[in-house]
This record gives sequence, C-alpha cells and structure tokens, in this order.
Amino acid sequence: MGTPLEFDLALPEGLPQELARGLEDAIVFRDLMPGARLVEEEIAARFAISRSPVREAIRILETRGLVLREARRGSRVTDLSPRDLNEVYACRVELEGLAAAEAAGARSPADLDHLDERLEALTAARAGGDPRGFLRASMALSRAVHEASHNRTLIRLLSTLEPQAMRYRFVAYARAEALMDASLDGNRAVAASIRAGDREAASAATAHMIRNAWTIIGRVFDDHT
Amino acid sequence: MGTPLEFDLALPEGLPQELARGLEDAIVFRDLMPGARLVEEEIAARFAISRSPVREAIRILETRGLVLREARRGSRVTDLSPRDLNEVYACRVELEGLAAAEAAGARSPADLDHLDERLEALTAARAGGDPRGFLRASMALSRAVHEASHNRTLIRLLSTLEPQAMRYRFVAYARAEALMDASLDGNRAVAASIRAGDREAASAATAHMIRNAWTIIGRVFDDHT
DNA sequence: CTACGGTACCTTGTATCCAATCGACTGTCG
DNA sequence: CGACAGTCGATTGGATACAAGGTACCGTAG
Repeated sequence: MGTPLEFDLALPEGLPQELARGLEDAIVFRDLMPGARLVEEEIAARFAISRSPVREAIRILETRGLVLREARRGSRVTDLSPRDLNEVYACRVELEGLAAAEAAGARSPADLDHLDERLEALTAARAGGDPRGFLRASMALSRAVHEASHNRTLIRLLSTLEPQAMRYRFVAYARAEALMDASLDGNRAVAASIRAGDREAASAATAHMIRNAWTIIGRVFDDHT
Repeated sequence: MGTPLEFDLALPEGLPQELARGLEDAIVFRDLMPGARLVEEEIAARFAISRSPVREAIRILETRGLVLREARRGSRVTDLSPRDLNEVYACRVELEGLAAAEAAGARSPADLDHLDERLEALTAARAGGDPRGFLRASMALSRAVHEASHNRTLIRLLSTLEPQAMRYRFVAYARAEALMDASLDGNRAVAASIRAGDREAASAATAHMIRNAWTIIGRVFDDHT
C-alpha cells in the first residue's frame, strides 16, 4: 500500500528556531547589515507565518547578541565595533579554551572521527578559497569540538557567543585571506592536542589560535572603520 | 495643581522579565522544586495575565538552564546533579575569573564604592546567619564585580550562568555553613585584588574561591543524593 | 492477565485581534 | 521664523481564539 512518506525537513526543531537560524545566517553573512531594522510583521509576511514565531525568533537572536531590542521601539541588527570585538574575543579565549581542554579529557572515538571529518572539510574549503564556505566549515568544526567536550552548559554558552564572533570573522576573511590559513593551522594543532588527550596543550593551542585571530581582526577593523 | 504622580514600580523592564525574575527566585530558593511542571495557563491565571508574557518568561528561564522545555510536552524545572554541577562550575571558574581580571583592569571609583558597599552587606548578612539573605547579598556582590568589568558580553553570559550556580550554593549553604565563611573570605580577597588593580591576582583569587566552593558543594551532593 | 487500539482531555504552538506607546508631521501661536 | 501642542500612522506588547500534537485512561481482544 505504500506508506505516504512524509518529509517535514523544515521543522526539525520548531519554527522559531528554524527562522532564527535563517536570520542568524543572514546577519552573519551580511545580507542583513548592522543597523537594519527587523519589523515583526514584515518578516511574518515574507515567510507567510504569524508574528508569534517571529517574536520568539527575534528573542533568540537577542540572547545571541545579534539584535538589540528596545522596548516598543523595535529591533535592529547590532553594530560591530572594536569594543564589542574585544569583549567577544576575551570571552571566546576562555570558553573555547575550556571546551578544547574538556574535549581532550572526555573525547570518544566517535568524537575524534567527527573532528577528523570536519578538519578535512575545512582543508577542502580552504582550497576552494571562498570565505563563506570556509567560515561554514570552520563553524562546523568548532561545534564538533564543543560537542566533544560533552559539557552541555558550556555548549549552551558557546552557542550564544559564537554567532557574534562569526560576524567578525566573516568581515575579516574577506579582507585578510591569510587569516584563513592561520585558522586552518590553528585548528590542526588543536585537533592534534585533543586527539592526544592533552588538556593543557589543547587549551593553550586554542587560546593561541584565538588570540592570533583577535589581533588580526582587530587590525582589519582599526584600519577600516 | 498637583501632577498625579505615577508609580509603575512593577514594570521597570517589561512584564516577561519581571515574571522571569520572580520564577527564577522561586526556583533558586526551592519554592519550585526540581521536576516541577510549569504550565503556561496556570501561571498566567495566578498572575492574572495572558499566556504571551508567560511564554517569554519561560523561554528566558530556559536560556538560563533553569527550565527544560520539550516540544509540546511542556516545561519543567531542571534537576540538579553532580554532572551539571561540574559543568556549571567549570564554566564559572573561567568566566568569573575573567570578570574579576577585567574589573581589576577597568575599575572606576564608582565601581569600587559599589564593591565596598556590597562587601559590607555580605559581611552583615553572614552575621545574620540566614543562608537566603547571605546568598542574596552574595549575588549582589557578584553582579557588582561583573559590572565593574564593563564587558557587556561577559555580563550577558554570566547572567545566563549564575542563576543555575545559585541553586547549588543555596542547597549547600543550608548543609554546610562553613561554605559561607569561605565565600566571605574569598570575596574579600577578590575585592582587594580588584582594588589593587592586579588582574592576575584577581583572576587567581576568584578561581581559587570558586574551586574551593566547587569542592565543598560537590561533597555535599555526593553525600546527600 | 496482558497487550493493543481508540478516544477524550490536556497542553503547547500558531494565528489573529485589540490596546498602548512612540515618532513624525503639521499647523498655529508667540 | 521658531517653538510647541495636537494628531495620525506605524509598530510593538498583551489578550484571546483556534489548531495540532501528545498523554493517559479505558475497554476489549487475545
């Protein structure tokens, strides 16, 4: 009788999350520029849904620091600034470092497989040369490290910190291709330390990689704003 | 003619935030026990409001790890567990340490005043001997440190991490009064380092204080669950 | 007695509706 | 000509209404 196969590929986790993901993507990759207004009804109309899930999506973006909501005055995409860059990266050094350390301590064979897989994908993306593809691969690799830490609280915190960092990375990659090479090398070192189970080394390699990126991105921003 | 003075003391920042604060308090101080269900309509009825702000409040609690929301199955207060304790405290060591360091680097005279003030309040609360009062004073002091860091991103992250930590502290204070003394001494050391402007010392003192608490709380939990 | 199926209820998810507030515009008065 | 008050439009905040999914209970069949 042929079961009528149902694909609901669009809602693996609810409409607001789905929508938030899409908007987040648009913000990170600058389809929505800093300062752009997010009007609930506009967005609702564009996706043919009601304002309720839109509101929830915007709230999610707010907790990630991607949009600023002012009471009764609407939401807009947050600005990038040297100050914010420093804030985000100072936090990133600590939390990504911790994630790498815990991953080195708690890694499973499956985690290592994922890591290798994503590291290869990152290498391939670098060859491609497209900043957007490279950044996507890099995000995937980061997430693999986070998950290898098996620390759900840490994963939660990072998921609210990373998107903002991605925005800076995207801008910088476009202007300083060398940053991609630095990132690739850094990630190789981190992965090696995790594979070796060396917490200290993993933490140090991560901190080094992120501080390096911080410096480079900072230069790009000081020069160009 | 006497302007008709308007007090809206109840909405300094919106109804959902207000409600979230209240529920958070109830969870931290165990008026709502782990596993308790949060039914939207029930809460709405109790406060004579509609489900909309209630939903937002619950979502806020979710981002703080206080509530677990399962799609279409409702929300319940998360459990405390040794594993979660370890997750939260591992993150806390890093982020509170960073906050203290940045506070030591960026402190203003007003910040130092606040710190002193809250430290005195904490001392007074310890004399009082009430765990609840002590915890409230301690939270206020922590927040003063966070704000002295002048790192908004860090403050945002900590505001989603701290409440969960408070739950563990509250349970532990009741069973191990000595923890309060350790906390008081630790905070004195942290404040002194911040006052001195010594980033390293502030970070180290904070890490030491938190790891110490971690150990004690861990013992309380292993013994009693 | 246990396993399975069906039905009714409970709760969340989404849509729509109304109220409150903010900002901008306009017209008038000094 | 400039400043201020009033009004209108745009947009969010909150309330209500409706739809969909999930759970528990009950009855029946094996």
